[in-house]
Parts: sequence; C-alpha cells; structure tokens
Amino acid sequence: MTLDAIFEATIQLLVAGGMHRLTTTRVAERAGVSVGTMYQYFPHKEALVYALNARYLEDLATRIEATCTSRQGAPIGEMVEALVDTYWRAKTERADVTRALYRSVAELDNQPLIDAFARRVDAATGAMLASASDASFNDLKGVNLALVTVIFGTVRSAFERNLPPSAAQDLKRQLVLMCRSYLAAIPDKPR
Amino acid sequence: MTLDAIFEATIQLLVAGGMHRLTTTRVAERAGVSVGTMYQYFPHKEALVYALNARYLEDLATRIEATCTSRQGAPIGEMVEALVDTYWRAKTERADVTRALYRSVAELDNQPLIDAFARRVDAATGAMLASASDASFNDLKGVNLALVTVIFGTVRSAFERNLPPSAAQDLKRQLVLMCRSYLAAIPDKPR
DNA sequence: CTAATATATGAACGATTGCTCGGTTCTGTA
DNA sequence: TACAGAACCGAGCAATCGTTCATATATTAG
Repeated sequence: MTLDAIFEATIQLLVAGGMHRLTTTRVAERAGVSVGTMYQYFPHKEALVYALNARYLEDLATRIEATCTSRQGAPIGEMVEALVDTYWRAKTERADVTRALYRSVAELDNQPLIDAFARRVDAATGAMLASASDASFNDLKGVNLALVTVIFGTVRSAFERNLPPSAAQDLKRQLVLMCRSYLAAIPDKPR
Repeated sequence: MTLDAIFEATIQLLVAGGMHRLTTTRVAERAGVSVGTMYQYFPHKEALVYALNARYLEDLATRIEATCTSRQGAPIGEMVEALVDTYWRAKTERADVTRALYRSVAELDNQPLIDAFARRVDAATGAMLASASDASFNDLKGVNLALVTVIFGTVRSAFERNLPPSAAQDLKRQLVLMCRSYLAAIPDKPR
C-alpha cells in the first residue's frame, strides 16, 4: 500500500539521518510517490512523524498488554521477568529504529501520545500485579508506578549506553533481580 | 560576559521553543549581541548547543563526584540515598531547563559527550562503592553499572511523566528502597 | 463509451534560516 | 593623543524546505 511505503521510507530516513534530514521530498522519493501524494495522507510533515510514533506505540502497548494478560495469576517474580523481557525485546529487536524514534519523539510535541501509552500500560500492568498469586499490595498504584518507571527508564538508559551484548544481558538480569528484591521488601497487605 | 549572555539566551530559547525555534538571529537578539558576534565564539549553531550541553554535563559530573567523595567509607545504604538525592535534585531544581536539554541532546550527535560523562560518573561511583564500610562486591563493575543505569534511567523516566510533586517524592523513595534491597540481595565477596 | 469521481503528479513559490564579510566601535598601551 | 588589535555589528546572500495547485491519470458508475 502507498501508506506503508511512506511509513517505511520515513523510518529509513529517520534511522539514516534523524529528523533534520527528513524532508518531504526525500520521503516521497524513497517511497516511490510524489510529494503531492504525501499531502493527501498527511496535512503536514509533523503529522507524518506523529502518526509513525502513534503506530509504534500502539504496537508496543498491545504487546505489553498481551504479556500482562498471559501472566494473570502468576507469581510476581515471573510477572516482572516477563515484563522486562517483553519490553527489552521490543526495544532491542530493531535497535536502530528504536533509537531513531526516541529521537524523533523528542522533537515533537506528542505528550498526548506518551500519556495515552502510559495510561494503557499502567492499566495492564496494574491489573496483572493485582492478580499475583503470591502477594498483594498495600499501595498497588505506587508499586506499579515504581516498577514501570524503573523498568522503562532503565531499558532506555541501557540502550543509550551502547553496551556490548553480554553486558546488556547481564544488566537485564540485574534489573529483574532488583525488581524482585524490591517486591520482596514491600510489606504485604494484611487481609 | 558576552559568552554567558549567549548561553543564557540559548537556554531560554530552548526552554521556550525547543531546538527548531532556536535560530541564530533570535539567540543574538535575546543575548543583546549581533549574529556576527555569535560566530566569533562558535563556528556554527550546533557548536553552540553542543557547548551548552558540555557545560551542563561538566557541572553535573562535578556535583556527582563531590557527592561520591564525601561518602567514601559510608554504608552502602547511605551511598545510594546520597546518589539518588544528588541526581534527582540536579535534574529537578530547574526542571524546564533539564527537559529542554534532554531534547536538544537528542537532536545532536554528541555521543562523545555522553560517553565522557558516563566514564566520569562510573569512575566516581565505582570508587565510592568499593569503599563501602558494610559490603564488598564480587562483581563491582557490574553492580556499579546496574545502579547507575537504573538510577539515571528512572529519574529521566519519572521526569517525562510530569508527576505531581507528592507522587514524585514517593517514587524517589521507592527507587532508593529498590536499590537497597538489590544490594542486600547480592552475595558479598568472600575474603 | 462517457461522465464523474478519486487519486497522483511535480514544477514553482514564498518563507525562513544559517552564515559571511566589509566596516565600525571599543580598549588598553605607549 | 595616537594607534593597533580585539570585539562587535547587521544587511544581505545562497540555499533549503514545506506546501500548493493546475494538470494528468486511473477508477468506477451509469
């Protein structure tokens, strides 16, 4: 489809040269269409990048939700591991694209996009945690926020360090361990 | 000094409108100098922003180093708390500036800047951890990397969520707790 | 086959921006 | 006071980019 070609071209150009080398002409050229055609699908350049990020976050949120529902009722340790795993894999499998999108997001005002994503994820992970077979939390919302923030932040941070794969793997294990020790240290809800 | 005025103007414009509204003309205007003067100090626009970030990271690294040396020989729990505290404070005290710089960094290729910063911080925190009065680590480098990555990543992530102050404070406490439980879960080096 | 509608084209335009450079002003030294 | 060198100025140039629109092509309906 024409739309897919445009998106794909945008990704490639974003990866290759960042936002400041992403011109409408180049996108059209790369996608094998004309500039005019682009403007039939997007009112302006920013809308294109915005839509691209929306697409990406939509996919990511869906994957996270899938992981969360599949672990309903599991022990918390497993939940954490699954969550870290899913997020880490999603970010790593196409590292250059991830990096390019991270950057493009920074140059756009798409707080609404980020907020919507955050809400979806919070809901999914919150529901999962609440169903844990071996723990129940006094302050579920607080714990949930802490876990999500730490995991997402750490993955991003790790990502920007450009670690060798072995160090990255090790870091990932440490992260899981950290979350688990934290959860073990939290007092259980009395019932 | 002229230079300071230019930097200050750059910061203000970055905060107000991000990189894409930072034009050489506007910087000069705001700084009360002429475009020509700007080019006496910086070969091109990017160099200006680069220098600004270098300045910021230099200051941040210095503060972290100060914290680390001041806690030499302390118990690890205290170390972690001090580290989180310093970093969190540094990022929060002028939140809008922090945000603006985070964004500007994304649009520049300043991996060297980031790498240099990372190396300085790693060295400082590594030395601090090695001197802990109540623990010694089998894999100091790994633990150090994990802690630094988690702390920095979480702070950034928390930052982008625009949390209300009370939630932010709570998150900070959870982060300290998480690091401490992690350190307690790590096996000590036999001696 | 024709008309009507939807989709695609790309040259050209207006606006903006980074940067230059010939010239002016400031500063301190003798 | 005279003068050299450093610092500063800012109108204007060259280049780029986002966007438009008159035209062409494809698709569908009657």
